[in-house]
Amino acid sequence: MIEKFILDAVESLGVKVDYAEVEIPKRAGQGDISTPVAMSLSGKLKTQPRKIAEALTLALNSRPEIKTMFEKIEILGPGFINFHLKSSFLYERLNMLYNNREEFLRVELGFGKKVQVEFVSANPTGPLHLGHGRGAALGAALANLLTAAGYAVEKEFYINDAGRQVSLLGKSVFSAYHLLFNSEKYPMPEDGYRGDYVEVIAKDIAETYGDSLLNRDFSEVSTIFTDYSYKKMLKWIEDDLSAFSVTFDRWQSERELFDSGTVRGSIDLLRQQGYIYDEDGAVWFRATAFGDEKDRVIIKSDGSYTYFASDISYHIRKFQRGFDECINIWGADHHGYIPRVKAAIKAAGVDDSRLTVLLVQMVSLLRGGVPVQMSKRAGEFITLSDLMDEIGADTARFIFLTRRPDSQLEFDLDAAKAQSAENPVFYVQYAYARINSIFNKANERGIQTKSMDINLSLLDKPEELQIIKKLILYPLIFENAARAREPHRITFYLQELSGMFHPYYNKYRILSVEGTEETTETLMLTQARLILCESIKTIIEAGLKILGVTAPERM
RNA sequence: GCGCCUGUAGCUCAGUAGGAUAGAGCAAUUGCCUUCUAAGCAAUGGGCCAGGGGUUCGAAUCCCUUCAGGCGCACCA
Repeated sequence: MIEKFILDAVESLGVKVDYAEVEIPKRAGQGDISTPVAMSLSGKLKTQPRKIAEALTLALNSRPEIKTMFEKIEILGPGFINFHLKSSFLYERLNMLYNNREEFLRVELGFGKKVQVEFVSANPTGPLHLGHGRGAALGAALANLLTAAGYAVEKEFYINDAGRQVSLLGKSVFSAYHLLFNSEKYPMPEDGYRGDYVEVIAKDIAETYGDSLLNRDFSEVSTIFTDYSYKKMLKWIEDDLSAFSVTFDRWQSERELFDSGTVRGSIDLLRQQGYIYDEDGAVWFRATAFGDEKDRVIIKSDGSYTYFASDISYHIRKFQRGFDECINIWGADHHGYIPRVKAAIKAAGVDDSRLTVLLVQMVSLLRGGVPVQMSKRAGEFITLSDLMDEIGADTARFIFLTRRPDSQLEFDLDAAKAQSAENPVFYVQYAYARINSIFNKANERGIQTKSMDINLSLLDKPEELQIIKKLILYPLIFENAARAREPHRITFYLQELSGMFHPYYNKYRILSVEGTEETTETLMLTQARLILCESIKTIIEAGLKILGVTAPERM
């Protein structure tokens, strides 16, 4: 809004710019909002920044809206234009937040555009690890964020249930099954899956079938072992995710893509376009035509498909299903895969800017200051489920969302546990619970805030004005987070807001001291402060909901 | 060797499309509970933003380069 005013003012000087920088100054005395446009313009206009700033201020002051919003506009330093908000404007916004929160919280960026967020998509061959947890936290938060910003979002999990990996799981379970009966006829494959869960599945099968499958060849019983195992695994994955408050709208099976002929269809499509050729007994996709560094095999010389074959088809189909934009969340170790997938959709005539791949970097663990070695082969690793048992889902989720996805995350288990009393997530939740508790007290005393004529201008303490400013900033933070696809901005905002509430709570009383005489004056102040608290609660609740962290009524 | 990501306080990390004097939490020290939840508050210390060049009114942020760490470079997924 303010940006538009500035742009208009700039235009009145006869220059056009694409956007005006608007910032929140860090220091007191520099206003509530500021812009450095005068400085960036000085080169173009060949005029001193201060002169430009003066001209802009003049233009701005001539608008009536400016007069109602701002106390004053001043020029400071080399040419910063600083805006000081009128407190009446603050009260007006606060009133809107309190009385019409939907309207206040509404941010319309998506206009119903269809977006798919595909995330986790872990192979159903083992439990979810911490990297998956990070991806899950990000994906779910991003989906919440975009939904709240007006996009039609679908969350999808892609199941790699075809191919070598699930078959290898089946073989590993087959081997474990033999061991249960002290048979060594079927040793564990070289690169097989170890770990307790393989045994657990084997026992399941042994319960159903007894030893009747012992003297069979794997090829005869592969369906039993492979299918049962990965489905069981998938169930566990779903349970873990659900314990982590992560749900999906759709689970897309890779097998289904093969069985329904979708994969074949996509390959035919690309063949017609001339991007498929045969060489050395294999079938290749001409990825180099679209910027990838080499062409890629999609059908191996032994006739089997590569993972990439179904992936091509999967991604092409996403866009055929009508999504305007698709967001994939991948582990950073897959980054080399991006050019070929983008190449595939480009070959199908889809603008590749409609596919966004967000990479989450690796998660490493620290216990007692020492890195925890994780070896999948030896079956030694801390799973997402272990982590939740150890530090709780909320804490895990909050910590994942307190880091930028593209920085490596070092998870110090001792710190996360030892900190548990002073954990950032509790700090925010505590603010929420505290406010709730105030309202319980207020109810006991029969204090109402529903009457319409509450005088918000009683909120005139510096702390109160600061909190109101922070509150009315939320839609902007939210919008920027959605635009940048960075939920972690919400996390930081919530910590800052809570960091304003707790000191305020400590310094001032919301309710008057019990036993003192209640006058009209004290009652009105109490009511005004209750409205402030209610508004803080609303914003914390909205923010935590985006993050997928619970907002406890009591702690 | 090539490509991608990262390097900010003792530790874990923010830093909003280049802006004003660099931010938070943890850890450390000292205070504050007969009053709305002490999972809280107040106060103190802590920095050549990895190094070096450049771009400009202005750089943690953009470009080049060096160093360090991580991850990729299959007819594996």
